[in-house]
Amino acid sequence: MEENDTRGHFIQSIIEEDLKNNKNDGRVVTRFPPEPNGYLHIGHAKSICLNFHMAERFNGRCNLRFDDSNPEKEEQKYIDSIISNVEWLGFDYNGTPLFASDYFDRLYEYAVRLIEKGKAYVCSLTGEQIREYRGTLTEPGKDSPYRDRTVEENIDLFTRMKNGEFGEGEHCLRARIDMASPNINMRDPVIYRIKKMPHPRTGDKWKIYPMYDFTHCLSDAIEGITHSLCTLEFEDHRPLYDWILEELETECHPQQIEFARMDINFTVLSKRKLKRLVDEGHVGGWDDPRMPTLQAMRRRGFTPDSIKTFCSAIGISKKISRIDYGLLENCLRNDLNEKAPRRMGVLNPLEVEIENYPEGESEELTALNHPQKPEFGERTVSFSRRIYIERDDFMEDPPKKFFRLAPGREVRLRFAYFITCKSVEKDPETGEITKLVCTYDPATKGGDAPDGRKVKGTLHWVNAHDCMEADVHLYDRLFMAENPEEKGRDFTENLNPDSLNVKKGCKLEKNLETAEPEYVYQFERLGYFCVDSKLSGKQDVPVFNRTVTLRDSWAKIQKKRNK
RNA sequence: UGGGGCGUCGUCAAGUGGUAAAGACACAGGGUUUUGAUCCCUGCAUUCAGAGGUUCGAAUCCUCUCGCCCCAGCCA
Repeated sequence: MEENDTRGHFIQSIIEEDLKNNKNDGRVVTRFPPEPNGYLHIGHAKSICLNFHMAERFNGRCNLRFDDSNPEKEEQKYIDSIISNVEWLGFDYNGTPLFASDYFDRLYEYAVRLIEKGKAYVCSLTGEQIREYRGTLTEPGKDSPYRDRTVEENIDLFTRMKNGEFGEGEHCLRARIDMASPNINMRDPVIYRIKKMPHPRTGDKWKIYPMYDFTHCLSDAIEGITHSLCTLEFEDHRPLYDWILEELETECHPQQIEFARMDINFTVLSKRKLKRLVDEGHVGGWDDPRMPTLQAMRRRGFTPDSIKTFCSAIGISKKISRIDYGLLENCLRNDLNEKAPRRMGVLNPLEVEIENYPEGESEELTALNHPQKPEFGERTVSFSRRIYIERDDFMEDPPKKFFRLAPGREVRLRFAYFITCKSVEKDPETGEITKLVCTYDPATKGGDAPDGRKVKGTLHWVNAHDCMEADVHLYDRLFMAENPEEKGRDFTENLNPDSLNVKKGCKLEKNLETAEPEYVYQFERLGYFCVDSKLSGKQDVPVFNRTVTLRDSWAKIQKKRNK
């Protein structure tokens, strides 16, 4: 990991070069600037990790600053959620979150200064006219008839805009740059608009609000940001970013650097599409464990470390990328394999009666909490005449490479005994297997045979007399197509109908009764699971989420055979 | 057809003129194993979108071509 880190990416190289040249007196200050108009997803995590890691690596700092200049879309609940996500990931944003709205007074002063310099004017064209005057991608725009208003007139109008004397859309403040610029962002962009709407933080103090291009660069400058990292679509805005700071001669002039945002296959990562999934009821909400939002991933059992590792594994570049969902899973499994204590649970129970085990008796067996880590300690699991095993672990007529239980075969019950299947009981109506009758070898207690005989398979199991009932939610990828929007189809047409599979009547070892929400266990041979934090205590039986499966080479073999 | 970007293995991604083009994931094979998990080996780009050129030497420099992405909100 560390070695991977030292290799670095182009942004890191730029910062290192700046440091070498003592560009900002050796300071590195970055920021993560979300607009509180939605919930954060894994795509945002890439930006969060980048900004915080660069600050961390170079002994700088990283601010969490809300870009809250459009009260029409922003809400307190998003602010709260974003703060909690960043904290969950474990990043330190200097104690307190910052807000662009805290700078509204200074931003206003800057706007006035721009007017005084003759570099901004109040335009009274309608929205539609502004669009017409802007020209097109291939044709230059033309000057607004209001472009040459006097400074006095502009100041008067702008003041009255601020005082709420005009209606929305009647006037706006524009930077006076170049209507013929090949870069449309430079064609006298609007920098202030009238919006008679209360703001979540400034209430009804303001009737005018600054636009992104004006707010962002100045907020960066005010905070002394050295490297302003953003996504590729803002590349065209950089000349405007620089123009504003130059005209206003700010003490600090951060360097904007753009990188590519990511996509992940089999899912979608845009607020708009995610919102549709919620609004149209395809998922249970923004925190549905199938969603790629941070709150959903947390609920599902993802660890902050797995997300951070993922973000550094995908790298930073300017190439549009579609990352394998498998990579995310790999990072998750790697982390969970280290951290998750082992338990046993049976999802599709099949009863096994051990006919030579004394009726009415039971015993406690010792089980390791982690096969490679003795420091995880041990626990006891109880064993008796009746147990449950996984239905998939038995086949009446097994194929060649099936190592599990079958008539006449002997297997090991993990941490318990060798058992041999003697007979199979079936429902006479349906033919469904209802019970297996087996014998056990008392000499194999703990799982080793004193005579040295080997068995090929080891099965997980639970004591039928002493286990807990639970519902388990199994998740699969949300979409069936790598690119949910492929072939020009609406992405909702590619939804995976089996992305949620609710298993009722699962049997788990009793030790799981004390499991805390979001604390992930490995159910041996099955995968990683945690108690659902939202449903916890709201149903008669606990609900476990399957965070991710284990790698399953048996499933792979089967898949191949079926092809 | 204007402007701004991007093109290195199936997917990400190092590489910034000098002998053999990192690494990760995926994939394939083998070993260990009381999880068909983990772990450990091995293999996996004579080639860097394509074509020319400069050079003793190019993925790296030059020219042209092709492909893909972004921009015409009083959104961010």
